[in-house]
Amino acid sequence: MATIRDVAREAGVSTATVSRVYNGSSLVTESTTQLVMEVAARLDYWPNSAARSLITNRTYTLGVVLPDLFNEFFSEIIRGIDHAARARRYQIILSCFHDDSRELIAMAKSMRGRIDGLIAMAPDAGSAKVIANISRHFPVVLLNPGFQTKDCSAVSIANYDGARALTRHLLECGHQRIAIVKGPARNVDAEERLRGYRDALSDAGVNSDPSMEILGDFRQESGEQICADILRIRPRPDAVFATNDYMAIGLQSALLAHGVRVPEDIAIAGFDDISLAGYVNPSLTTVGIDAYGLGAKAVRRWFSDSGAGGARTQQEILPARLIVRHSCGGSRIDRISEEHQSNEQSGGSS
Amino acid sequence: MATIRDVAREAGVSTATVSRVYNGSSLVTESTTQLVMEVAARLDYWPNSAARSLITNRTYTLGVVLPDLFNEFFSEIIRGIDHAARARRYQIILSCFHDDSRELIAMAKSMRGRIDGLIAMAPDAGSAKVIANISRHFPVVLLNPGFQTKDCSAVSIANYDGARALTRHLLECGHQRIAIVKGPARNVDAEERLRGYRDALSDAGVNSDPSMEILGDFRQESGEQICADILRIRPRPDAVFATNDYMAIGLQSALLAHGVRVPEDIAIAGFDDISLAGYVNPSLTTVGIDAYGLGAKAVRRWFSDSGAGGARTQQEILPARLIVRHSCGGSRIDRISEEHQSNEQSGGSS
DNA sequence: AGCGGGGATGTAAACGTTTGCACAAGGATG
DNA sequence: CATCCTTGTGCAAACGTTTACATCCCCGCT
Repeated sequence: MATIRDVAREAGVSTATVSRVYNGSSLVTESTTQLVMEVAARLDYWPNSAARSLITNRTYTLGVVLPDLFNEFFSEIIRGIDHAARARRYQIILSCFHDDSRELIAMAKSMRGRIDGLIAMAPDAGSAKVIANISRHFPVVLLNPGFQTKDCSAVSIANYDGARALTRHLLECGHQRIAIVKGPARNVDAEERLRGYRDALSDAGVNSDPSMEILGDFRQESGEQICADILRIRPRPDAVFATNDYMAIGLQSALLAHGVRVPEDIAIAGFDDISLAGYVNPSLTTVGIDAYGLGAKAVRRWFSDSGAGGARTQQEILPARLIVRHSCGGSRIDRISEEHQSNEQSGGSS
Repeated sequence: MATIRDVAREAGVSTATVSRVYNGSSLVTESTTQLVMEVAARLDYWPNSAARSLITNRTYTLGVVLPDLFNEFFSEIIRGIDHAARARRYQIILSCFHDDSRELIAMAKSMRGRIDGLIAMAPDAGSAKVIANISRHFPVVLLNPGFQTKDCSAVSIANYDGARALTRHLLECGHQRIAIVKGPARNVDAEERLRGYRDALSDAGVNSDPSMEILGDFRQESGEQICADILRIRPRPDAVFATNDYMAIGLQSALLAHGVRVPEDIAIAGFDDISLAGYVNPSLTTVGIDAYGLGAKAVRRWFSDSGAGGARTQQEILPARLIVRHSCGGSRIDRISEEHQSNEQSGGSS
């Protein structure tokens, strides 16, 4: 592989000149530039970014660390991150982790020297110290942290508000016994959605009932499997809030297969507004969140933080939006958390 | 930020020793190791991977370049790549591109020095020369190339076989006038699926009819919009093969909304077997492909190629599987392309 | 006691860039 | 004509590691 020295020798100039050509320095004569470019093309010279970033201390790369859950929600986040990063000519290096905050810091360490900063979804509140440590090495922006932190900026989805508004909507539709299908334990989104549900119930003077809280894992199979559990509850619930759309759709499908009518016998609501939520039958009442926007905003936040005098401790919340379709009766489309609505371009996920 | 020199000085040893500790050299005394680790922890020393890979010429990172289409198909591919890479302790650096093979080479260039190899989905046949050039710099494995190449290995999905088998199934169900909703122009998967459809028709002695070939873009909105076009065709088709599930579900939903019965009036079939295909109503007959396996296998292929005496020109095809559900009538579940079935672990996507 | 060998550590040269500084040449200025 | 900028280029020192080679020390053998 040709190096900058080969190009320099072949072109009869110094490596400094070649470097200047590649960095668009204005100090190089037109004819020298031409010559260097020509030789570089002939030698098929590709600059080595590792060497470059070793000396400049810039990598033009962002690390991205997400949980190992690949559904449409995550692919949209990544898409948002990728687009926003590309707009600034940054690349992203992606890693997924399972649970552990030890694993998180190992990943951050292994990225040292190859990234300028990190966009991460923290596993749980226990990782706060780890995050603090990492952000001493480079700027970090957290996605949906389940905890308060003064060590870095964060961008969140209004999980709590969304779940609460959705539950309130179910109550307003006249449902009394509302069950919930929770997400995986220790998952921050899952916890916040559960909290919103409970608070909406207690606001309405309804006691939350542990037997109405069923554990799921955010995959549609789990929604399907849970059907039996739902039908076993006595007295039978008249509505179920599945904390994501995949589970809601799995559950709805299983209920219909058991001859239970939706929404007449049992109403179903989901969360996320995945692209197919409007296309199932009955179409799914859910809470729309802007996963693309979440990713994109995190990246923009990172750039603001990294600029001169960046705050580095900004906390933003993206609004969630109640989307009323047919799986609960009703047809109202409503917006919540408008007060948090930003005026930035959302970038337009589907 | 502490460097290896700081640690060495503070511990009263040479940088070589610190380096040896970090690389697990057996030549270091237990007590020295202890000391170095302790100092490193105290100084919060994180080794710089750029410097490391500059001298070792290894990055333990794979580049991944995919089209900018983020649906479940792509997120599964990425998941497969990530898992297989992580199993070898490799990281991935992800980039998406739009169309251009110029963009593809620009990305590959910008990754020089930061990756050991590349997993890429080539934009179109025109990029063959670009691929050849890139693979002179590091090993490349292509996903679903639309062209023959002797410059690198490739792993493909049996798009053609799958589409052909599906079309044959529609014919066997008694459908005569089968329309197709194509994918985006110049998309390799889309082209292969179209080819399979046409060949199945001509095998059956049916002329393919240009007015029955409608352009889509792989998104469910496009399936919905196309509904009107379908209903305008005279005589009306009695089956529609939408070349991915998103479009199929969008179309099905729109047809139902127009009072057209599925499958009685018009049968619908899709492609990909996304996780929700079995949960819509009627459930979708489709072709199952293992996107997770595609990504994982590409990575494993890369590792075989990079080993001593790696072939670097292996071509593999992953089988597609006809999945008969209710959107076309019938209920048979069938496997095709068994002859291509590999005996490797598929890795188990959902 | 002398010698050889091997185990632990240090020295210093790489890896491929960027960039501060020096320098040469030429043109403008006094 | 001497001086001073300006412009283009080269020299060489960094950046933070790894690793071949040298060195030193200690132990066991003859």
